[in-house]
Amino acid sequence: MLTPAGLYETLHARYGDLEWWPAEGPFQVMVGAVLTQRTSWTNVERALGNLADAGVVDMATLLALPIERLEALIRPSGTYRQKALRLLALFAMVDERGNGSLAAFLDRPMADLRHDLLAVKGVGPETADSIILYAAGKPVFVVDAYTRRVLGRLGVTTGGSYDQVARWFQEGLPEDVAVYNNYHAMLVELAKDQCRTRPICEGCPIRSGCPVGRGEESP
DNA sequence: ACCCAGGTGGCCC
DNA sequence: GGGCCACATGGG
Repeated sequence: MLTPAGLYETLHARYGDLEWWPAEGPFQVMVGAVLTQRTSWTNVERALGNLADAGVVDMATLLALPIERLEALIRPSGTYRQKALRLLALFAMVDERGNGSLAAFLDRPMADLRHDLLAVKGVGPETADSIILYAAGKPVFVVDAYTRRVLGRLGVTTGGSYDQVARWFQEGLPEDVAVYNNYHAMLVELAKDQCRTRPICEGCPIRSGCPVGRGEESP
């Protein structure tokens, strides 16, 4: 029976400590969390680069931008009109709740943070939890497409809701930011390594006899 | 010329 | 509560 802690140990033996989110600082993490919705990270990087080149490196500067300008800068990340609205809505809320300070907003209890983030149109559970873990540094398990892909192929949580998958991890692990951070990073590496191009069980460190490899594709 | 990518909200039943 | 759809660019 595969447990969250057991899977962690197996992955850690292969990948070690990764400490991962490819962005600099809370502001960029939050922008990236919105821009990466249904979008490859390479396209997000172009958009983040445009913003940095234009000097949009903090909340006040972003909020002062005309929406057309913001749209143009983030265009490479796709669905850019939606995302421009989502960024403005997100940071308007943060500005208000944090009295103009991003750090003050993030430095609050996790439950309050999550409640406020989920109230923003365009911020769902994954975006909220990415912000809580990688920008605020508070312990929540982030469930994304990579996580689902890997777990589905391991036959663990096929078809589970976001909260069900998150609970499966959190109930079997210490409530630790470094563990959640590294776990997510390792799942991404594993998914990139193997799941996309071939069955996870071919040379897979997790377990032998993966049903996917025998043609019993998981739903 | 397709198909996909670190989602989310709206609409329908 | 689940099943579909729009959103839109860039890369295989």
